[in-house]
Amino acid sequence: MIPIRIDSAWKGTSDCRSCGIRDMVLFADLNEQDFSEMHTPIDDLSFGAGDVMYAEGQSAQGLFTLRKGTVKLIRTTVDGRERIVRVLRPGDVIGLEALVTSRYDSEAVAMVDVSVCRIPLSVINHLSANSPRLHLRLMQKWQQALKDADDWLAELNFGSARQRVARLALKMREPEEPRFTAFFARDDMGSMLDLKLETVSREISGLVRDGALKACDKQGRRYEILNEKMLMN
Amino acid sequence: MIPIRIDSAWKGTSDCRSCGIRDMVLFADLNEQDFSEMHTPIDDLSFGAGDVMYAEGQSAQGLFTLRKGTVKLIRTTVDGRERIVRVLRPGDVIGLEALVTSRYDSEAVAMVDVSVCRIPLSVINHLSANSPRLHLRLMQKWQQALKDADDWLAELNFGSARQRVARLALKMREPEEPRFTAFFARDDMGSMLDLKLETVSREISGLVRDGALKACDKQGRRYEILNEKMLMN
DNA sequence: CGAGCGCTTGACCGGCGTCAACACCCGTGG
DNA sequence: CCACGGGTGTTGACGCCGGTCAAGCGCTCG
Repeated sequence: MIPIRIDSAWKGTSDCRSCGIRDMVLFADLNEQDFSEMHTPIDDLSFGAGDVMYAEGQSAQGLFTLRKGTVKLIRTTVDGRERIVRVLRPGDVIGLEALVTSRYDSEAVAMVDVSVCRIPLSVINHLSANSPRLHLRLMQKWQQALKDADDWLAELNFGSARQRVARLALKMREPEEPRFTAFFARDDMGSMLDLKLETVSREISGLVRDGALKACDKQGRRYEILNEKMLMN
Repeated sequence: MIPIRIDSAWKGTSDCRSCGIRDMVLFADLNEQDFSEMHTPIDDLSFGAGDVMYAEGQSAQGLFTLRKGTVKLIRTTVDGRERIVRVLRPGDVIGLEALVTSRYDSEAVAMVDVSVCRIPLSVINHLSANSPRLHLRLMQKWQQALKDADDWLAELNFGSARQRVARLALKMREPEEPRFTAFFARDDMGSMLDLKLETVSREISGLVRDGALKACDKQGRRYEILNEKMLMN
């Protein structure tokens, strides 16, 4: 059993007013008065690939906004197997549930090098009671998280192995370059799709053989989508 | 294709102050002033088994609190198959997402005769901006919904057919009589567990044969749990 | 009492899991 | 610079679990 490491590098204190992705995040609509009521600093942090941001059940001091990279949320089942319940991308909030329970419901692990800002619970709790603007944004983030969870179940955990891999390929297209799609380690993909890593590998090879995908690198992480129709069934 | 029916019976207007399950619901903490600010009536409605409460994508005027019965939330996949993404029980809120998008993300169908109260969006929107008490309750309902969704994925859609059926049996225990568990139509159970109805039937028969369950009725809807350990693996 | 629906059970088959060998990439150290 | 070793991805052989198709049974309700 690998011990859980809580590694992070402090990168300074955020000035949210000049945040590059502010229009996507919780604080998008805050005004100068709102900012002046924050009495605890927002820290910028970074994590390396594989670092555990927090563990399932751990008590929480804050939540995170993902600025760069991808993060997986993992539940461990009673019989000890790991299930990836969602993958978060820039703009998503990590650990929303901490607002209500002050604990994290799942484990969060950086899939690549990521940068996040950590918002103390006290800041959110104070502002959400006083700022209808933040209240609205919070509701939007909850709604998005719930929709993502339901989509994950309905799209990715249904149908044949081929269909699952194909839909994951469509779901993981790069936002700025939709011709390309970003895959993960094969056992991570298996844990997302409820398949064994060998089956994932076989289905990817099958899609390449059939001309739906083309490998861009030798590590099997980036593929070009040649035939979108074929992936949509 | 069976046409979608939107059937409901109006059962009068609610007085939330005297609601029997008020401590479980959104309005638990409201005070007299909050109630006085509601300018649209809360209606009591009932639906029969199989009735569609709303359709996926339909525009929403309100959300519902489930008072009695069980409701399934259904997503239809691109290839036309239906997936039950969650089952709601008394105290749960139905259609929370409407608060943000004014549309329902999934289809809601009564599994038995249910009674609900319908809360107009305008009431929630007005109060949530002005009442920190409702704000807190709302967040709790969002958190619960998201946790339920993740649990559903991690517990019920993982492992062998036997394990899935066993975990559903544990999940669907009657709150007041945990010795008993409530099952559903076999194809509904299949759609929850991503199994075919024949497989569900076989695994239930297997659990009965092995002495873990005992049928209480002849329709296969209610079983007694004889050996809890056997269901937990 | 009969029709129809839902549950159960059986036989068979295919897709996916299991186990294993191998290829390839990459970092390390000689 | 190359040899080595570990980690990860790929591919093959084989067996089993669960899907498919079909028949039969037992409710329930007309």
